[in-house]
Amino acid sequence: MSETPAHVGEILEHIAQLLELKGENPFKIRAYTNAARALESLSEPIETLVAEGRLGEIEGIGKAITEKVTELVTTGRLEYYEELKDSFPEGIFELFELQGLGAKKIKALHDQLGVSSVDDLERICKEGKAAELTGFGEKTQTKLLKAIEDHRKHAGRFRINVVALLAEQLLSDLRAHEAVGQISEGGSFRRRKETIGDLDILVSSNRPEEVSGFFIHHPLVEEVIVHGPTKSSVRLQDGVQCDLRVVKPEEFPFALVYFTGSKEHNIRLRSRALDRGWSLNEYRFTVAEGADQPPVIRDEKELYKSLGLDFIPPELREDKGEIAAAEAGTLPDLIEWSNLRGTFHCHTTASDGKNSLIEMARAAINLGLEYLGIADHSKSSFQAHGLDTVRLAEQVAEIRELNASKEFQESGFRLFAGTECDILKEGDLDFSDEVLATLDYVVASVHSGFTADEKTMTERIIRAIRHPQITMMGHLTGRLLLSRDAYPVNIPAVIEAAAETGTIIEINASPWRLDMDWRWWPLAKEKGVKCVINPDAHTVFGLQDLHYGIGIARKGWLTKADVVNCLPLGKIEAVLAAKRSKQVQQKGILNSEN
DNA sequence: GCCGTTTTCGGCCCGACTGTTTTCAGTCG
Repeated sequence: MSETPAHVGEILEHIAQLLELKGENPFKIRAYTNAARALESLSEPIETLVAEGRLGEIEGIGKAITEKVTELVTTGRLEYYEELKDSFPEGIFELFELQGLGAKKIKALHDQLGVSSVDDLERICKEGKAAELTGFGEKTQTKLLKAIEDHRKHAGRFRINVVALLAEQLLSDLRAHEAVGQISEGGSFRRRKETIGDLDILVSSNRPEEVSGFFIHHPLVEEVIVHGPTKSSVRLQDGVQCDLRVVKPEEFPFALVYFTGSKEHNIRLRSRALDRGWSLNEYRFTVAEGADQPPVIRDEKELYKSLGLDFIPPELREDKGEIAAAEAGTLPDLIEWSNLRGTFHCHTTASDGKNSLIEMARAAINLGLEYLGIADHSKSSFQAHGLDTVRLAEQVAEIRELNASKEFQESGFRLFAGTECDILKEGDLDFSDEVLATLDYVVASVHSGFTADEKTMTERIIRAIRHPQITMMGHLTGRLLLSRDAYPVNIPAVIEAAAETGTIIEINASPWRLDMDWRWWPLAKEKGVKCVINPDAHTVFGLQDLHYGIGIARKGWLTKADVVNCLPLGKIEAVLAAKRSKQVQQKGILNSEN
């Protein structure tokens, strides 16, 4: 049985939770949590690491956990875990997801009232029994019932577009308040994670109560969870939790770093501070006796500088090597919105889009883009009204006509003709080579047969990637965030194949996808694979999703040199044609040798 | 359980808020 790293990580997380219930040493518990996280970000198959005995090289994984992971990966089972699990019911894990409920309270509920699931807890609370436990009371019981309701309603995370809309409104209203000095978003939203747990907002003010009061009475607020002078939490529309912190102006840079996170990044910063004899918290440096005085810190950049580091953009603050790079002065010059010149993979009313060709083109012009690639679905995606050969030819003709039109000629804008070509069951393509050759480029995507196993799916995708007409690989894993899991696919193997063949891999910028995942881009970049940021837009508004794609590219350490659609007209054409001409050249060489 | 220019023992981030307490434990980020 094969164990994916995520699965191994999940088991380590569960071990940590069970150890907590047993009241184990908190540092031992943390060791398991840290190890789980370390495994999440592996850039090669865990089986390889186990087979080559290199698990122990990963920071946070020592002798004991190496043995356990090895047992798990090689036998598909971990005796230690099975034994631990036997002392608690299966449903206990779900209880950890309830807000306000931690290991201590779960243990009390389990030991004294036999609570072993969320359903049990709901019954116990409704019967009024939870309030009778020591350490519990009426309020706790009411809060637990509310937490259960919230948990069922919206499992806790949100797609970035949902949070972005709320953030924009709240930040702009708070910014207009006269007691507000500096203001910024923080947390995973500022780091542009693919999904967001809650929205963090940080404000500097000398009148914190006024700001907090304004905040909890904002029209977007549906419920106040906690409300203090400097820290408040509310539930917004759509169920998004939003935390506001108010600090003094001189504390703002410290607080901004602290509340942007990630937690792991912050721990590294604290340890660097300690090396200099300074203790770093969310407000200031505290200087140890005999240590040098830290410089005055006016912004984040100066804070990083004081720790011997270049400024680290929020998207990189994930403890994935950014500290070392900042120390060495080798942080990449990350791609920015203004670098984008065009994009590919957009839909029109010809397939399942909601806007016409010309409407999409004009929206792209309004965004300041020089070119737009149209990639409507191919015929096998009949649910999306995919184009057959005839309709595709008509669309290509229409695109050529528009390009020759006075409007386009004068504005210097250009449409590229493409397709989002289905990768069929065996890795065959949905159009013949002759048809594909009439297009400027081809996006290849999987839209069916998601239940195949990893080996089959990987072979299927790699076969498509090896096809000379495939320019770029669309939404590699097919995931729909918070809704549908990725189909299984060996991503390092696909990256390898893309590197060999010169196939571009897409960052699908739709907030539902954000696929290929940012964690894989450093590997792809190392292998020389180029990226294309595509909105997969089905409406003119969908083009705006490119902003999320930029965030993900930045999280993946990508620069404008790594992203092909930063190239202007005049240069992008050669990139689209490169793979085909390489094949033609190779064929030519072969022919001349014959 | 992990880790090591304080290195094989003794650390491991720490402050705000809540609720049940009467001085603090639990949870969260």
